[in-house]
Amino acid sequence: MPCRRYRWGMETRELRYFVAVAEELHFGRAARRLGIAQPPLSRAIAQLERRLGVALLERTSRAVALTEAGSVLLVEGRAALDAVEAAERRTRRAALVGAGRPGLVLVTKAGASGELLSKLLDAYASEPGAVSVDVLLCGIGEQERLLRDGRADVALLHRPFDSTVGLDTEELSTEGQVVVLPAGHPLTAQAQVRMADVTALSDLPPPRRPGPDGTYPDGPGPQVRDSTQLYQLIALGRASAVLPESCRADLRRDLVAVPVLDAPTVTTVIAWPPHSRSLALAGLIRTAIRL
Amino acid sequence: MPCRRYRWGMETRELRYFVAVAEELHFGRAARRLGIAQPPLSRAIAQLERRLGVALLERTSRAVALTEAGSVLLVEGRAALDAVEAAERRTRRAALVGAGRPGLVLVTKAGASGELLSKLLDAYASEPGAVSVDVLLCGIGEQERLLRDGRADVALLHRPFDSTVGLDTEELSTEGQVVVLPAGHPLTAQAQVRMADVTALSDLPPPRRPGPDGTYPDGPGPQVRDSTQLYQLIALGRASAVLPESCRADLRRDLVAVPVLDAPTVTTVIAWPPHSRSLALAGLIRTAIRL
DNA sequence: GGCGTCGATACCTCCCGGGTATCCATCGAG
DNA sequence: CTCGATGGATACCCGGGAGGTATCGACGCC
Repeated sequence: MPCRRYRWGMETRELRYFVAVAEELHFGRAARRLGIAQPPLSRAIAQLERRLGVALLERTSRAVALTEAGSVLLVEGRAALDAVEAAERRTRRAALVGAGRPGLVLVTKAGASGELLSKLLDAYASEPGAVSVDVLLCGIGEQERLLRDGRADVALLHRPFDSTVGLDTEELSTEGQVVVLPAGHPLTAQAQVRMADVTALSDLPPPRRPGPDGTYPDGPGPQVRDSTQLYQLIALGRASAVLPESCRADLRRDLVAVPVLDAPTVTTVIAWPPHSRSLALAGLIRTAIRL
Repeated sequence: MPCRRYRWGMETRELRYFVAVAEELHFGRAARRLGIAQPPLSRAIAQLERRLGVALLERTSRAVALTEAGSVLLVEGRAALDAVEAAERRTRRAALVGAGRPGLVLVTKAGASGELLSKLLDAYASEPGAVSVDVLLCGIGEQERLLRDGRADVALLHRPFDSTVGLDTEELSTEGQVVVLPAGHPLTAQAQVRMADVTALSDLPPPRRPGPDGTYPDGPGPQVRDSTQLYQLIALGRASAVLPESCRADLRRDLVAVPVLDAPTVTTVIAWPPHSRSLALAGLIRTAIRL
C-alpha cells in the first residue's frame, strides 16, 4: 500500500542534517543548531547511511569523524543545498517582478568599479524591456556563494582577485593599479612607482581583509572590513593599499594615488550562473558588453 | 510538540513532483510517471505553491500552463535535482574506491581524441597514487549533463562544438580539421581543400546527428548515431564529414582524409565541475596538462 | 571507581504522504 | 442543449515515519 518513499533519492532534510553533523562533528550541537532533539538526528543519519549503503561517519562514542565518502558528501551536499535554495529564492523573486520588485540582483564588492556600475545601470535602465535591478554590495569572496545560492543573479568580479570557476563571464574592462597613500607622503612626489617601492614601506603595511570564513590572515597590517575603514587608516598613516585605478573616483581629498607600473592589471568581468539565462539577464549582459 | 517541518525549504520530493508536472503539463500523466495517484500530486503541488507563496501553474480545468515563476522553478529545479543526484552518486562511488572500483569516471564522445585519451590513461595509471579510471563514451552534448548529475567526474570536450559553460577547463591540444571522403573521390587528389569545396559536394551531404533530445535536425544528410555508422555511410558514397585530424587514426582503409584549410581549429579540453576538486581528480588533471 | 559526556536504543504520538471515491468544471458530439 | 468524457480538486481514511522523552551503554577524566 502507501508510503514507499525511500525508493527515490535523498531528501534535502537528510542533506541538511548530514551537513550540520559533518560541520559540527558532534550530534548534540548539530541537533541544537537544527532545532531538533539528538535522537531523531542520530536516526536520520543512520537511515541516510543505510539508504546510500555507505558509512559517512566514524563514531567512537567520544569523537565523530568523517569517512572519505562523508567528506565527499559534505562538499557535494553543500552544493546541492545551495542549488535548492537558489531555486527557491529565484522562483520567489520571479513572482514579484512587476510590482516594482527587483527583477535582477547584481552583486559586487563595495567600493569597486563604481563608475562602471553606475554607467551600466543607467544604460540598462534606458533599454526597452528593462526590469529593475537591485544592487547588493558584499565583501571579498562572497559573490560566488551569493550567485550559487540564488541571492544574486549576476556579479561584477575582478580578475585575478575573484574566482570565476563555474560561472559564465564576459570581460568588461581592464585597468592598471595604483597605490593609495596619505597626502604628503614622500612617494607621492613620484609620477609612478614599482611594487618593490610599495612593499618596502614597512611603516605602511598592506591591510588585512577578512576571508570568506570571517577570519583575518596573520600579518602586520591593520584589519579592515570595508573601504571606508581602509581609507581612514591610510589617511591616519597606518596603512597603504594597492587598488585598481578606478578607486580614484572615490578617494577622499587627503589621499593620493600613484600608478604602480608592474602591478598586475585588473579585469572587471560580468559573471552569472551558466544555466540561468533569463531574458532580463541576457539584456543586462548585452548592455554591459556594449559598455 | 513534534513535526514542524515546513519551516525549512523545499524537499526534493516536491521538486521532483513539480518538474514532472511542469514537463508533462498534465497532472494525470505526471502522476503516472511518478508512480503515484493524481490526487496526492495535486495536493503536493498546491502545498508547494502555498509554501513558496507563489503561483507556479495556471490551471483552467482543461489545460495546465506554467507561470513565469513556474518556468523559473522548472530550470532551477532541474539543476538542483541534478546536484542532489550528483551528491548521491559521487558519495556512493567514493565509498567503493579501493575495491577495484572506479575512482574516477571520465566521459568523452565516442570516436574522438582516441590517441590522446589512451596516452592520458597510460600516463595517469603510472603516477603514484593513481586510482582506477572508468571511461564512459557518450553522444554529443551529453557530457555536460553527465558531469552535472554525478555520473562522470571529468570530461574531454572539443571546442567549439561542446559547451563548457559552468565547467572548469584546461586546454590540452589543438588540431585542424580534415574532410573524410570515400577513397577514389575526385577531391582526394588534392593535398588540401577549402570549406567551400566541401559544402559544394551536394551528393555527399554532411550527416545529421541526434541532438541532446534524441531528435534529428532537418536536412538532406543521412542520420547517424555513431562514428561506425558514419564511416560506413561515407564508404558507401552517401555522405562526407569534416572531422578533427585525429580521426585519421581510426579511419577504415577505404576512407581518405584531406585537410580543410579554413575549417575552424578544434581544441580538446579537459573539463570538470568546478567545486569537486578531489585529490584523484587533481592528479588526473595535472597529468593531462603535462600531456 | 564514580561521574560526566555523548551517541544509540526504546517507545510513544500524531502529522502528513499515500491511497480510493467522488465532485465539479469544461469541452465536444449529437 | 444535453450528455458523456476528461481532468483537476476535494473529502476521507490509513499507516509510516519524523518528532518527542526516557534511558542505556561506552568511554574519558578526575
